[in-house]
Amino acid sequence: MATGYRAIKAALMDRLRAGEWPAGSTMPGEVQLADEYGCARVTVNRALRELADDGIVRRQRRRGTEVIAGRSRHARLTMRQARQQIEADGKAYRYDCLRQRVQPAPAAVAGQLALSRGAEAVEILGRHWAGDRPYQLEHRWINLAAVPEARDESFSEQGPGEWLLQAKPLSDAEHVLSARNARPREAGQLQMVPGDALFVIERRTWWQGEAITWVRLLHPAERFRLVTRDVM
Amino acid sequence: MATGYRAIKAALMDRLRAGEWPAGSTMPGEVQLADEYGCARVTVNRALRELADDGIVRRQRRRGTEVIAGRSRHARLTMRQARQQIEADGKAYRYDCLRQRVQPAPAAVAGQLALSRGAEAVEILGRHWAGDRPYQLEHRWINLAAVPEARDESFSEQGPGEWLLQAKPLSDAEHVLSARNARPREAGQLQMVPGDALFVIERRTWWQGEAITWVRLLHPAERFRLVTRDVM
DNA sequence: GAGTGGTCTAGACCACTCA
DNA sequence: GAGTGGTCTAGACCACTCT
Repeated sequence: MATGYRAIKAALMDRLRAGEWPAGSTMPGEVQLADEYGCARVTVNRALRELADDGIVRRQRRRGTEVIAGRSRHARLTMRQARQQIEADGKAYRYDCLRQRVQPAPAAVAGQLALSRGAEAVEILGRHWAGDRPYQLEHRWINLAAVPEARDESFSEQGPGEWLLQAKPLSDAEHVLSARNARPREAGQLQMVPGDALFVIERRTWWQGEAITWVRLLHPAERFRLVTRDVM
Repeated sequence: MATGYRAIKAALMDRLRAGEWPAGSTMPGEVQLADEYGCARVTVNRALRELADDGIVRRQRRRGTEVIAGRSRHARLTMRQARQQIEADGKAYRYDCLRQRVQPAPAAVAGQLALSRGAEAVEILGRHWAGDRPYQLEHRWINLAAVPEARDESFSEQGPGEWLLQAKPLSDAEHVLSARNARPREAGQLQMVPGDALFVIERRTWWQGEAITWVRLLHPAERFRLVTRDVM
């Protein structure tokens, strides 16, 4: 008889794969499974909780454990600070600031950050270098209502990402990954050919419901990729 | 006094953010924290385990709980099957197969799947439609040594992804996200302009150390993005 | 050998949602 | 009201790694 939550999780996965509980159906309750495997209910609970974390089943009180149709694949991305990524690759890191100013946020930015009309924000356009090649173009807006210290901070030497990470806590983040062709100005700033593909990461972060910052990171696609390695 | 593993996890996060335990240092042991919060050790254990799952700390028997330096940002991506994604968007899903054949794997593919020289694999080129527009071009190789049933399976109606998901378990997956410009043939197959940006997802999956499949998914970047929403 | 985290058990109470 | 999952407790043993 299998013991241990890992063994029980594996056994349940096998039975799921064997089709014993088809997608959409409800699995037996924790008490019954614990009885079946001869273990405590908490042990089954942990196995099932991990299956739920993995996106294989959905659990609700009283409703039971439902098998999710067409299991989705999860991947855990790690996005490091540009400096860390570049130095880990054994290249010299450098940052330069192309623009920094305080102004009312344009409508598109105000929408992203949920700012009221005319609210001021810091706009920063910076560039991260890996050795002698541009690695990333960073276009950032910081909500001055949430981070008033940013008004008098200079981002000509240090990137705003590093500063924010130590200056402000954050509770929530949203990432949007996409791609598009480089516009002429961007291509020039990144030393690439206009029209070549860019890998785009946009990130919004919040602290307790208040938007902190919105940033768009442009990477020449030829020199950039994100890799994950997941154990299922 | 805070009770419940959620409250304790939040309290620990606050203390971490306040700098009580700097990056690289070791946090107090479970026994001490349980004493401090007046709860059972298991409750602290669960809070710390989740912090480890979130990538905030690293835990090892005997060594204790270490605060990870330079907190990286984690994002949990959910990549759904094409059919589910498209149907969730309220569009009609359709699949067509452009090529299916069994042949010795080319060197590049054999390298990805760790196949021996001359080993056979199934090659499938398929296309997923969202309504009347191509959504994704799928180029897949399946290791016949690991999945011999794939030799006689027809992928003209059902995509190989859906079939594999129910036919084989998987233990590990690797994703590579990148972007590039569309080549003329790809652009034709995806009804886009050659040179326009593609969002590329490559995935390799294993079952207990044996490579199952390698697939490259090409999306017209204009109509594709990945979104994550994470609570830190 | 000792101290740490990893896990299991048995029992208990609570929260939610159904009939 | 009843049945489900969510969580807590107290105690126990094990596995690993340090000294």
